[in-house]
Formats: sequence, structure tokens, C-alpha cells
Amino acid sequence: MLDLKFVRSNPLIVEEALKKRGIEMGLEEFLHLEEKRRHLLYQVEKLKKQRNEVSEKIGLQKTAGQDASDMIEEMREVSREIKEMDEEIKKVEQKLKDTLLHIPNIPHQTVPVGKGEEENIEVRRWGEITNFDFNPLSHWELGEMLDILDFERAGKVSGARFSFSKGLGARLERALYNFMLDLHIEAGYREVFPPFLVNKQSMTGTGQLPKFAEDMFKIEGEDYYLIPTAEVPVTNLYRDEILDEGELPIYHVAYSACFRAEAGAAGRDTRGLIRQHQFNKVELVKFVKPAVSYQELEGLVLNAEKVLQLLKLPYRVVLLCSGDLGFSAAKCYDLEVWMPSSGSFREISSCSNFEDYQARRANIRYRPAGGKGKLRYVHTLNGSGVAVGRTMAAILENNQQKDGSVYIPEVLHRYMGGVETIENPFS
RNA sequence: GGAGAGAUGGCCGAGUCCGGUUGAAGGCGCUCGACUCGAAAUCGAGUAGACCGUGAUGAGCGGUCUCGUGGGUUCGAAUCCCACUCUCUCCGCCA
Repeated sequence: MLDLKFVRSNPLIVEEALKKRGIEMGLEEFLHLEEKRRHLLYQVEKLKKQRNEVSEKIGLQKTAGQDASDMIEEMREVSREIKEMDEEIKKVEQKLKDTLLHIPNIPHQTVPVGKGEEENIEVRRWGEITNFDFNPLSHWELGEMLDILDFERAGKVSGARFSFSKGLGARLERALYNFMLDLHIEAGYREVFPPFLVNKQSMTGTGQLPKFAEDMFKIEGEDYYLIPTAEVPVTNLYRDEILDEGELPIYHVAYSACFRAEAGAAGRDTRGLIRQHQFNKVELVKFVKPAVSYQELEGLVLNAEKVLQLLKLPYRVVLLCSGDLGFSAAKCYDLEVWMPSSGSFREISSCSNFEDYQARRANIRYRPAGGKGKLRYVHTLNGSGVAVGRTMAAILENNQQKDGSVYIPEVLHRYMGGVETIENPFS
């Protein structure tokens, strides 16, 4: 959420930023309401001051044994007025807050202005696009042939967009997130294992709610939502807390299953592991001081890239343009891995700096060293390090061989009990 | 799920029965100063946040609100009443 005072004093900047995201939104009504709020507040506070003063006098008179019924009578009326105004103010504040919660973050100056995906900017590439001297299969074809993925039975047991991984497939998946966790722990991230269900306030803290309710699963009759990413529980770890400057930066890495309704994705990526209702992901989350958040973002991207480099998967780094930028993010890089079945790069990680946008929603602040000075909001960042299901798909497709077998990247061998290849039983 | 106890400032902890200089005693921690070659110990001072107004979107000053959350009673609520949330103890159930 943006700072109310900032919006109030810089409405043109905010409107301009919204325009860059392709949102036409006038703030006139908002500003009007805000003015009303301040006016009412001023009036009611004057009355409250009067009430406080007179009530103190009443107390003094009463303890002195004198009558104060005329003052009490007078204050009864004042209190009634205060009550009415308080109710009015509450309504106005609620409206203002609702609006604020629906305003996305302001893109950073370094974010290119653009309408959508097509206008993202490729920053760099790593590795060679895989070439085959045979007709390569898709990962779902490979997975079924090798009996390590089962989409059909998952359809029976759960429904569309679910899968079983089996045998060496299940082991590969486990190897992948263990490898990722170990790698990031070594890079200085502290491992946390989060709850997969969180409450509404946490979802609001990171920005999924109130605007994107249809994107996620909710437990009926309970205040529990299935997390769409570990970003939600891990960022909310420090919600409503005041950290010491000395504790910053805080780096966390978390494995979690992720759950997404994919409501708007009907007909897209219906086959395979690319777009599932449930998938595994290792997530990186940072809490840092504002001055260093952009250099921390670059570092975060490198941490995510390292995963793909060690797995020897070709990828590129893309800087998202304003129109493709996530709601809460100020700047975001996507990592896109080469996917032979589609002959294109597909998103496998998304690394964002949210500046103080989430911190303000979730009320995460820090106390500058020395104990003096005002509290400040931290900057939060997160990025996939990386999406496990898509990584598995990428390995299957990029590492397939003519006989249908798939070789396992070397760094995973020790996680696979020495298995180096998933053999094709039919060859 | 049943029974009971509790939730106060960065932390611990009084106050709640009997509503009125209690934004809140005391302690710890932290900051600054004194002492010291330096440190410890000791002594002194300071030490919540949000919002509104003023001011330069600073310091300062004035004000309002906040003692788990929300509502109620009252001229006035940490203190009384109601609902909810969470924590702890015991019992039951359970991976």
C-alpha cells in the first residue's frame, strides 16, 4: 500500500504511475474524501479535548463533594455528538483504506514503460539453446513413458491440473528442492518451513488480497487460504513487528507447496507440469534497509540464476515492463528457462523488489541503530529459487536422449543416491 | 472437543475487586553523560507508536487515540458488561 500522505501530496505522480501500468484511475474522489477525513478529525478532536477537560473538572468537584450535574448534562450532549462523528470518520477511513489497498505499487524509474509481455527487455542469456538430432518429446510424454509422472490418475484422484510424480520422478523432485535449499543456505539464507495455510490478514499483507481473491483457494467456513507461494507466510513472519537495524538484512529460504486456482488460465498450458493447481517451489525472501534494496535485488537474481547454471539449463533474464509488473512490485526480473516442447523461454522464477509497499501493508518496521530516530519501514524482496515443477519439466525436456532416457544433472547425483540417468524401460 | 487461568510499553511485571492528575509504579534492556588509561561496577539523565494541526513533507510545540480485538455502559474505562481471537495448564482425541 502506498503512503496516504504521499498520495495526498503527490496525486499526479501516482496517477502517472498507474497510467504506466495501463490503469486509468482518477484520484479526485479519493482526495476529496481525504480532505473530509481531516476536517472531521479536526472537529471531533476539538470536542474530545473539551470533554477531557470538563470530565477532569467533574472528577475534581465530585471528590470535593460538590455537585456537577450541570456539567454532566452538558457533556452528555457533547459525547453524543462525538459518537456520531466518530462513526462518520470510521466510514470515511474505511473507504480510503479500501481504495489504497487497490492501488498497485509505483514502478521504479529503471522499469521500462510498456503494455505487456512483448515489451519486456531481455537483460542477458546463459547457456546454449538445446539442439537435438532427433525429434524431442515433451516432458509429459517423457514422464508418462518413463512412468515417473502420472497425470491421468491425478485427474481421477483430484482433477485437472494435478499430477503424481512417481519412482525416480518423485525422487528427482525431492532431489531438486533439497539441492536448491542447500545451495541457498550456503549463500546465507536461513531456512524456514512455513505453514501452507494462512489467514486473510497475511494475504492482505503481501498484496494477494483484497484484489486477487479469485486466484486462490480458500478453506470453506474458515479464515484459511492455501498459500499461492511461500512469499506470503515468510514475508508475514515479521508482520506488526519492529526489527532492530542490526538484524537487517534478513534472508530466508523456504520450501513450500503452492496452490493456485488458475481461474483466468482456462485452456492455457493444459498439459504437463507448467501450470498446475499445486506445485513445489523454493522461495527466497529478503528484509533489507531501503538504501540497499536495489542492490539486494540484483543479488537475489544472481542467487536464483545460480540454480539454473548448476543444473546446466539454458535461460535468459528478463526485466519486466510496467504493464507486466506484478501488483505489489516496484521492479521485477523474470528468469525464463528454455523449454524445447514449446520452443520458447518459460518463466521459472520471478524476483521482485516491493520496496516498502508490502512492509506498509504488513506493518514491518525497523528501529534505526542507536535507539533514536523514527521507525522506518523495511524493504521486502522475494524471488523463486526456483519453481521445482517447471525445473523438472525443463530437465526432462532438455536432458532427454535419443533412446528416451534422461540424464540427471551432475549436482543432483548425490541427492539421487548415485542415479545418473532415468532409463527408458522400452528401449 | 470439555474444564480452568491469562493477554498491560523493546522485555519482565504492578495496577483491574472499590471507574476520576495512570500513557501507565518498579525492574531489566537500550542511549547519552559522569567516574576510569580502558572496561566492569556505581551514579545521573533520557527511552512507545499512529494520526491531526502548526512548521519547510525537518526539529520543536499543541491536540486526539492506543493497556489482545471489536462493541456496550458512563460526564469520564487498563479498571464494569458482552462477543471474538490468541496463549498457558489439566482431561479427551490424534499423525
